[in-house]
Amino acid sequence: MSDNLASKITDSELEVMKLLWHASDALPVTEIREQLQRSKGWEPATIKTLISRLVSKGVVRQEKRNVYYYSPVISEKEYSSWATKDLITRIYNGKASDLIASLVSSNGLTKDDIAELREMFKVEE
Amino acid sequence: MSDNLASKITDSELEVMKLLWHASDALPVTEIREQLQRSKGWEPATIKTLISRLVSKGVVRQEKRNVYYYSPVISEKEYSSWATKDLITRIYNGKASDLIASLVSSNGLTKDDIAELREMFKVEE
DNA sequence: AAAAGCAGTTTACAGTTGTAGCTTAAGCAA
DNA sequence: TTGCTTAAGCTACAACTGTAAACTGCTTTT
Repeated sequence: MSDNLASKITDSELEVMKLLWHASDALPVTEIREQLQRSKGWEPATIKTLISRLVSKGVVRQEKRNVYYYSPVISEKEYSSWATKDLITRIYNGKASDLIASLVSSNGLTKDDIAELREMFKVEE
Repeated sequence: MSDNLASKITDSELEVMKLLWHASDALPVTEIREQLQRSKGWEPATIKTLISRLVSKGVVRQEKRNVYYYSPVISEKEYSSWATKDLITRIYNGKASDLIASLVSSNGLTKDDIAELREMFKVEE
């Protein structure tokens, strides 16, 4: 995913992306609207603006059926790993382990997190 | 660190913060300017604007001597752990271990990182 | 067919950010 | 002291963001 695409997903737009990511299929504006209106209290116009911007940015695709259906061009995984690497670049001098060290030292990890991580980094074989 | 402070440090401003964080003491504008002019190619006016904004935001303190000296109010560690938690909240549903899992699965970790992490999460005692 | 409703498009508007110039006042050099 | 240099403060301005209204044309209802 190029820097040009992901870097431009703003906070509000991200809410729309999340919805699309969690949908199993392309969604018409009606459904997007219904959910975001409830969860975010946004006006229909606002939601339409956000969708349009995402389409211009190339991260959401629209297909014309009776009415437009929208689906994400980039996956949630792609986006989040991009965002994570971006954070590491910007504030941890590119060292991923510094990020994790920071999490550890700032108590950013729950007991469960730590248990999972022990599992994850257990020396296997 | 309140949300109001850290969330408002922008990318450009962050460059100024980094400089102040790495300085052992408060710095006069001249020194800040000299370094950022070289490393970033920014005009003096730009640098002054960024410093002023950081002061308004309360993340940089100024003390009047002959001339103003600037120093960070929040530490780099505070900031980076805040930014990390913010990322986890925004895109990993609050689960720190999901962030790390994402790093692992997207090959965001070098061999060295992994070695360090094994060490870090080794079951001790 | 006339009216109503709504998808899609265009326009709006204030706040933030990146980037920088202009003005004013004070210290230093001549 | 008289002007030059520059710190500090104020102003600028376009792009991006959050938020939304207005308009336009098609579909559906009466």
